[in-house]
Amino acid sequence: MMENEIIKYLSKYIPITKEMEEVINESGFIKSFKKGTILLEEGKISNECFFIIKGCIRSFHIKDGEEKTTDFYTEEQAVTPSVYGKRIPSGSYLECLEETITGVGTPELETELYQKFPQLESLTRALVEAIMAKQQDEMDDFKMSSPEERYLHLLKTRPDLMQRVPQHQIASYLGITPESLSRIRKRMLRKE
Amino acid sequence: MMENEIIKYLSKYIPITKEMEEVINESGFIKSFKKGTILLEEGKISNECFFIIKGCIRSFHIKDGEEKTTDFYTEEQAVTPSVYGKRIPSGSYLECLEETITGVGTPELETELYQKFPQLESLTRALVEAIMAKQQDEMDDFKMSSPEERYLHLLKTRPDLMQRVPQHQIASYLGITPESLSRIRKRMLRKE
DNA sequence: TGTTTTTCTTAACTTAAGTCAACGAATTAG
DNA sequence: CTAATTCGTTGACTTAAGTTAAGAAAAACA
Repeated sequence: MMENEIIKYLSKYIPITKEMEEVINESGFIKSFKKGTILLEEGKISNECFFIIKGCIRSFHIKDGEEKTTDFYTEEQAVTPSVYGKRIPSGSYLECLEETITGVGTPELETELYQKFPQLESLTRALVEAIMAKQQDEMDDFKMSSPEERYLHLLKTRPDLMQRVPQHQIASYLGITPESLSRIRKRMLRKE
Repeated sequence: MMENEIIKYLSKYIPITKEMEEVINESGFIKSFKKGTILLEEGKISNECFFIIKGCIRSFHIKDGEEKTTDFYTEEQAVTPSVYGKRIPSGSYLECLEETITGVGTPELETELYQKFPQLESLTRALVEAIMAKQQDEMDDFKMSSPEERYLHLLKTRPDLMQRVPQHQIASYLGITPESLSRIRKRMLRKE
């Protein structure tokens, strides 16, 4: 049932055979975390990646004593720290903003799966390529936009976030201060 | 000789067998473009990706009639448009800023290679995962930095760019106007 | 070589974001 | 349920970026 969410997600990117489905269902283990749980800390080694079935995870850095939010992940999104599976300590944090249910992956599990079912490599490659293309587009958009445009874009593409995430974390995510976001919102009300 | 640059690059990410080396050498074809060549235009379908052996490629969008530079690629970097191999028209341009020599890849070539040598999938997967992790870090850095910090970061990480690329394209890449970049440079001189 | 075009800088002015401080509103915790 | 904390907004002021315009320097071109 819950595992099928993962299959549903994967099949968006590539056709899934019955065989693959079985393997994934048997191997992927599900974990639940309560609100506020820190899944990864600065300085720690990252040996887990997550697939969100239900809930919300925030990634942030601490710079000059300030939390800088860099991403929000919600249902059907994969959360892979950039140092996942490497011997490099993490530069960022992962925090559950809500009660969150995830599929959890480890390098060992991955290795095992790839050995058993080499076809999975194609799937993952296609998947990762697709995610990367999307990330590239988002990066370009971010670079080309003003804070106000970025806010409007977020409203359109992820309206749910505005309801479930504190405003000051949204501001940080947009690269501005909470005060600036407040003013942008006020400015927009006056014009419409 | 030139092909070996590609092997050299790939071997940074994963061990390369003799067999793979042969395949790559035989199949990868090399093309040379003169300065100013447009490799991809907005609205066109992208069926080529590039590996730069020598030279420099810029990717940009046109927004409100203005060129917005989103990336510079130089020696030993792979240039893969986000719509490469898809039926979606490109939203961006690719331009050679110098005489540029590249290895050129196509979806057909890729398919052929993966069929002949399934092991190549592992390599590509590892490669793409590594590139994605790097991109993620860059994205986070960009989000967390002020224009001035982004400029300092660029000076440290890619000092060569400052010599080979026009200043106003650098400014656009940093998300600011050429005038602002001028002022940042002046400000920095006064303080040091 | 001399000329055109592009590139970079400067200045004056406008606009928006950062900062500091304060104050209710909402949320959390005991 | 109340106290304490966190959160969002507002105002006054500072700082930096956008805009417009002009001119000098450098590069491309013919």
